[in-house]
Amino acid sequence: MTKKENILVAAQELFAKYGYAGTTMKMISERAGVAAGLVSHYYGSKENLFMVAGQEMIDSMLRMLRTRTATAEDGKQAVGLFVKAYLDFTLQNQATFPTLIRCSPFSDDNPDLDRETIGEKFKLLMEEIELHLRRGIEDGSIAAVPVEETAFMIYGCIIGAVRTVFLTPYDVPGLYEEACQFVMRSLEKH
Amino acid sequence: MTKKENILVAAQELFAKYGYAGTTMKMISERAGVAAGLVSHYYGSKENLFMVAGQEMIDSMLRMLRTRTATAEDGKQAVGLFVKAYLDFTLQNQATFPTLIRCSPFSDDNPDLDRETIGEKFKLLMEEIELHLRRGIEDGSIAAVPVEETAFMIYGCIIGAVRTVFLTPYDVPGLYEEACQFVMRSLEKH
Amino acid sequence: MTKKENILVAAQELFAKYGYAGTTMKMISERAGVAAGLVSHYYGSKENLFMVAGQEMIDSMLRMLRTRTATAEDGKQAVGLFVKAYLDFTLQNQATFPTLIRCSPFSDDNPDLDRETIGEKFKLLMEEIELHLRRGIEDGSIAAVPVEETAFMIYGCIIGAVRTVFLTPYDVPGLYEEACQFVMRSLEKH
Amino acid sequence: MTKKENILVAAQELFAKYGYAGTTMKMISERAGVAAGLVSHYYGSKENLFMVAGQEMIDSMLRMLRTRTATAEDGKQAVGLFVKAYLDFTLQNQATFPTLIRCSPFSDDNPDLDRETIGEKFKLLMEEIELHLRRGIEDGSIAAVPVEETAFMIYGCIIGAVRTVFLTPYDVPGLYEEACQFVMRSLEKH
DNA sequence: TATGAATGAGCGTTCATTCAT
DNA sequence: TATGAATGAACGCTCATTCAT
Repeated sequence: MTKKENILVAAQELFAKYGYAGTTMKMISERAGVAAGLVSHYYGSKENLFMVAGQEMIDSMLRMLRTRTATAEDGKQAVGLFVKAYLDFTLQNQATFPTLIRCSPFSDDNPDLDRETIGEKFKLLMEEIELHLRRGIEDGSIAAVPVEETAFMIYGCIIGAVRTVFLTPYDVPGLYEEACQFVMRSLEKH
Repeated sequence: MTKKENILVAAQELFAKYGYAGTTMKMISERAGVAAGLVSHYYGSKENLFMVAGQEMIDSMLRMLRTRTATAEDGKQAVGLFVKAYLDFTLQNQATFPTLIRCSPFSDDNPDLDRETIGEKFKLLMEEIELHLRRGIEDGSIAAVPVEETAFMIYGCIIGAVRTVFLTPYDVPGLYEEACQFVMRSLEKH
Repeated sequence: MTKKENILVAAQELFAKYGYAGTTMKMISERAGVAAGLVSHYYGSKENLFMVAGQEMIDSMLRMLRTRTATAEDGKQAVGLFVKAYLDFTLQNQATFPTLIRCSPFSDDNPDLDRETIGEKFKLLMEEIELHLRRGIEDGSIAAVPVEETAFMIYGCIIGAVRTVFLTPYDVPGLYEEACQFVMRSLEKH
Repeated sequence: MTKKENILVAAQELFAKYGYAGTTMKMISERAGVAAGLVSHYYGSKENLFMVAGQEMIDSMLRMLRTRTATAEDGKQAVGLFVKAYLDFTLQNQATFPTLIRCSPFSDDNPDLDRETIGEKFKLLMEEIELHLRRGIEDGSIAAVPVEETAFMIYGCIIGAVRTVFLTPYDVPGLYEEACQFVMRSLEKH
């Protein structure tokens, strides 16, 4: 790994653990094993590094989500696969995923940060869900729900489950399982 | 209003708008129209002021939620009233509600803050939902769902909707309406 | 005791324990059981209170020293009684004596404080020793030592012993006893 | 001189002149000709800088004292050389020596400071005196005095003389000379 | 005499960023 | 590419003192 990559990984881990304000450029340079000045040299500012760290994560997550939902046989199954894949991703990247939480437009961390670029990426996420919903409504596997609002609600469910697991002190084993079924139940036809 | 109360309201508004790190004691004292030292004098530290600001909000919200759900005729209706009342509260306190978001155990703002006391209050919230769910399962208005996990999922839905409205740049009119129905659908019997 | 006296005693105890900078007006008012403003009201400023606290102590010490040395039969015995009485006084006022240490011109606590008035009082102390020395040289009980310098050295010995006992972590039982004899030996004729 | 050394010297001079509380980090950075943040950067905290400043001084004093007493022909002469060398050191470092006074365990400056490390160094000083005393008692040049207590008294005499010269407004020419003789007289056999 | 709310200057410290090497 | 010494603005907080009551 190059020093530049070392810095990015160190940043993803530290922002995940200590938040934006709680992470200093010095902490990042130390964990990356480089001089203090190099972090600014490569990434310009702390804010920019934070955003690059988040973008890199959302990009690889989007790729994975598209792969995992490609095999779905109908819209409902696609939604199910999406939710499952998303939750899996958080568990496979436990040490760094909270950085994406803090970077997302749903974060309450630092309202001053310019989340525009990353906000567009999250919009793609939502549109992915909408795609699956429309397919499901057409192929009859999903009830006739309002597409945009329901996409937001599905993503909202994911947010709620992920935050419970990653941020709160509450221990709710089986929450991820139930999250999948909760979403599925809300799409069912009667 | 006393100066002490002025400070608390100013804090609730500023923490809501700029986050914990983005709000300075000086900003609070200026908005409250008092000398800088008085904020520390009354509330000890910035962290403590933040927690008091959050506690005051969760307390009044809990009172309101209990009143609003008291008239429910069955468990399902109680859950519906709960969600509706919660969302109404956020709209009636638009300028200050994000402080509660940042104070909650679901916040990603500052992982170092001691949210224990306020965490207990949020636990009560969850238990309130569980109560309604159990009632609904007993009286037959709600399907046989796992109580604890579903309570977390319902609160997770609320979190997702509230964060979308208060924190993201996305404009999704009718999201709150859909949130209620989304939750209701997931509780339906088949 | 009046509130004014309460304040003085509280000040003497707290300055003794925490030093000048380490003692706040609030601490004094709390220990005295009075409102914060009353301390300034009676004693003007913190510095002045500190000086008054010291003066009150040195006055009562001077009175005691004169009484205790009045019965001496010769100069040497007077010096011995002086040293003994001084050391006794420190032990009888353990909780407050360090305030006198910090107030004295030999203190290293705060070089900005105006110790003029209290400095005069300490000069009287030295002159008291000189008196006994002159008497001893005349009556033959003491060697022909230089009076002023020796007076300072005798007081210096007292300072050294008192500081060892009150300020350092060293435990030297019998130091006060030895201090008396050390001084006596240095005055002996050969 | 490096900026780091500049800071240490500036600190030694300012702590000497204004005491611990009376010296601010800003004063130190200004006298050293560096930015405010650099002082904390190199020395961590004000307290730590104070201790490092004192340690550096006591270390160089200890080295000098051992050199100067090495040539003594008997125990009594060694004690004499020790006292003389100590007093000389204070005069050769007039601008900085009071920092050592304030740093020592005999200081009344700030009872909260952790003087443990420097206290150990001062213990070595006392043990040095004890060494010379034992030698003197064995070789017959010194009377049979209690070693530990007498060592403390000798150091106490030094403290008294040094404080008179450095801290009080009193002018006693010849005090250092007399201090040497005062100590010597108290060790004499009869 | 007595209160305690209120002030505001000044403190030690942190940290993103710059820049000569 | 890489270093790390150096900057300086901004922070949270303390506390002697004032003053209306």
